Amino acid sequence: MARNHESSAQPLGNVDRLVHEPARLLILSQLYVIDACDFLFMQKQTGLTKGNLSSHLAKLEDAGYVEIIKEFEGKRPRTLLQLTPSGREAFSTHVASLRQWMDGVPHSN
Amino acid sequence: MARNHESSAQPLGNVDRLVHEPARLLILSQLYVIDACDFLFMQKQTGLTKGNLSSHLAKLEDAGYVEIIKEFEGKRPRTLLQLTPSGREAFSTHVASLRQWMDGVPHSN
DNA sequence: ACAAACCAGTTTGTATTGCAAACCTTTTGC
DNA sequence: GCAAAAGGTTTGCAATACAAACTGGTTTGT
Repeated sequence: MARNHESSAQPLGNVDRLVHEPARLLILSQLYVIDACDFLFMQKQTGLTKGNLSSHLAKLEDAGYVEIIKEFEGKRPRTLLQLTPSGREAFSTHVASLRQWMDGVPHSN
Repeated sequence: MARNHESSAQPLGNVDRLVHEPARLLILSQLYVIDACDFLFMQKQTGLTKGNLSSHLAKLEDAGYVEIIKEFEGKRPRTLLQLTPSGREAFSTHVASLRQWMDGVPHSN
């Protein structure tokens, strides 16, 4: 066991940090609804810089959460992004546990 | 401007990373409800190691989000943790924007 | 009375990140 | 033909997050 006390098994203790990162939450939530888009569209939606977006995508790809499809649109390269089933599940699981956690947090309105 | 495209002003783009970190979300959410407790109780609740908890608390203290009160319980030292008004607000704001963001994410049940 | 074990944390070291600036390759404007 | 732009990727660095090692004191065992 990695912890030296018994924890009360908070849902947040086990979050997938790969998904939890705000930039990636943004990316995944876009793909979750639109299912596929290209690099530039994603950049506009998220407001990330190219470099930043590029490396987050690489991470998501390594994790098997998004598929990065490179094709040519006429003569210019184009990068298509698509959520994999595994990515869809990871995101949905994450959101579900966030929701669940938040149900335990009292509202302030 | 830091971004090179106009973003669609996603609520998640501006999250307070200090609050967003899972370990700290755990800590803050505990304090949000119970308002004050000691170090060991917090360790049990969160399941964090001492070192880890200690440094997260230091960060929260630096940010002015929690107050760390050291006192003696008889002969042994004791560390009391308490949410500051500013911490209460930061947490509640964060949760509110999470909630808002999640309202845009379709359910999967 | 002395040492070993324990308690309540803090500091340190390391490995991983998140980020933007610099870079690369192709393409378009003139 | 050549400069600027499009569409990304790689690099460099500052900021984490984490557990192991440490600190300063207290209690227990003998």
